[in-house]
Amino acid sequence: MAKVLTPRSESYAQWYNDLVIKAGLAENSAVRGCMVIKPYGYAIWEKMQRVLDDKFKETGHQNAYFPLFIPKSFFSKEADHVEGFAKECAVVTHYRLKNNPDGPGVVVDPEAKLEEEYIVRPTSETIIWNTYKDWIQSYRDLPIKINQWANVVRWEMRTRLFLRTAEFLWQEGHTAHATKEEAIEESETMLKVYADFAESYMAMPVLQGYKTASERFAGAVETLTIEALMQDGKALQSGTSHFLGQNFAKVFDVKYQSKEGKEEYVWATSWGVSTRLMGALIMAHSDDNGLVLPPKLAPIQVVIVPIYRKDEELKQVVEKADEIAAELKKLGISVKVDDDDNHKPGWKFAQYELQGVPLRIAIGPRDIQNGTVELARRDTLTKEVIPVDGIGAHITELMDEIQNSIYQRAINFRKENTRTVDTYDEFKKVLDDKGGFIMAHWDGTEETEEKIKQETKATIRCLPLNGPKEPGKCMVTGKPSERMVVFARAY
RNA sequence: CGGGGUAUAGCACAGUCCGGUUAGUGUACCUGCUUUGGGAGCAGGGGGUCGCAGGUUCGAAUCCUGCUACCCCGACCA
Repeated sequence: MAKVLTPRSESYAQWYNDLVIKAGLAENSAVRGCMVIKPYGYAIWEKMQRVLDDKFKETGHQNAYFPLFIPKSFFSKEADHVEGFAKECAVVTHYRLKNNPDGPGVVVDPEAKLEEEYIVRPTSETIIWNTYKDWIQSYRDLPIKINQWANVVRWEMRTRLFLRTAEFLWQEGHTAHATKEEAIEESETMLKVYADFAESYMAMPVLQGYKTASERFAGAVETLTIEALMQDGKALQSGTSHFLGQNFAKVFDVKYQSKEGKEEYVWATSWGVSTRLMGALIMAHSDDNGLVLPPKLAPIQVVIVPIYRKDEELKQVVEKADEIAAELKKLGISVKVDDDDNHKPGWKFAQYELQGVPLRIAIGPRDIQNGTVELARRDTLTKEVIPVDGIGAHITELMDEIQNSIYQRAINFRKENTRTVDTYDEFKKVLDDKGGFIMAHWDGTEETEEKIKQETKATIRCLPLNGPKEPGKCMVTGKPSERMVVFARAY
């Protein structure tokens, strides 16, 4: 079989790129750093969105929408926030074009310069907190729990499809609370929502934990993260939830009057996941034949490929295929019958493997006679011949099994690639030879963290919520360490 | 932003060094026939401002100058 993807062993990065393009997920656009998300890729994103959106609503959030543009002055209020985002902002300076007086085309009309520039949002804390100021007077107005589905722009130097693009799609939750405790609880709740989504739907195990000060979101008091391990041993930050303290309330002057009549600043959180999750999904499960999708997020869960020689056979086979499809659809399974005559079965088999369809049914004249179908699993690439009778129950069960099986595989991979080290030499050796998550003691200082980053390119991914808490000695300085933290090279 | 590279059909490339028929190959596309249980075969066909702008020349994809875009490696980042 002709391989259309660069094998992972040859170049993981090239494999990733090939896969995204060949599976029809996305492609580079005419705009630098911005991708076109193609229908199949967008269908997967839509499935993610639906599940997440339901979870947000179950946890008491509502959707709303705020402007794409943020006045420059809003942006400059929170010092850390400016520091974090200033270097990657797209800025709108004019509002009109005119015909080029010196030749063809159009030019920016210099007379249409804006009094105050607009920033294209890299994140929406500032415009939202400026709005919340008008919405909040009393403790009765709290909490406010809003989510927004939007696009944001961060002018990145180097981009990669889904993993880092100049424009990306995401959701950002922004909540306002009367108490610190309530805000912290909110940020923890939403991290759990993300972790549960990653594990139960994406079949991707994640570490939950706190970011160190240097890795924290610009303007946050505390950043919680979910960190996933990719097949090449690099970590991918897959979602973050921030406790923002009163930082934004103070700079936007958002106060409420408490039951006791006292004026207090409001406490804040924000949290988000982006189309980067698509990259995570791809790198968590896929192989050299293409995408491997968990059934719960697959736009097509079962594809039926008819096999035939003559027109009469085609008619018979498609009739049976439609029958099976109808039965499966009744069970809530998304099915595609591919009766396209332009491609031979072999081509279709390869194509659906490339696109990660979890189950494939082939049905031909032989099956019609025997009352059977051939059923192929994408995750294991195994095939079995099963009776048509009871196929609905069989497939329902099998989809659960696939969902579990790829999750287990990912858990095992992470287990095998999570190592504990005591010395810096050992640390460097493991990092270069194996990669993966490395648990090690760290003295808690930014200097040591920075030194390790400079020397090894590894960063502290998180201080895990569920990790061991025994004290020890820092692997670099030998100074006392409260606990081990998780290091990795990351995307 | 620094270092390196590339730009020729939808896509992947050859041709450029050493200027010279109608710019070629694979794939994809269209038509027809034969095929269809792991990426089919044959025949015919359509598709090109050779990145852009100048220059040299009888003649430029090819030589010269300038520009632009993209890719890779670094620094920056979800």
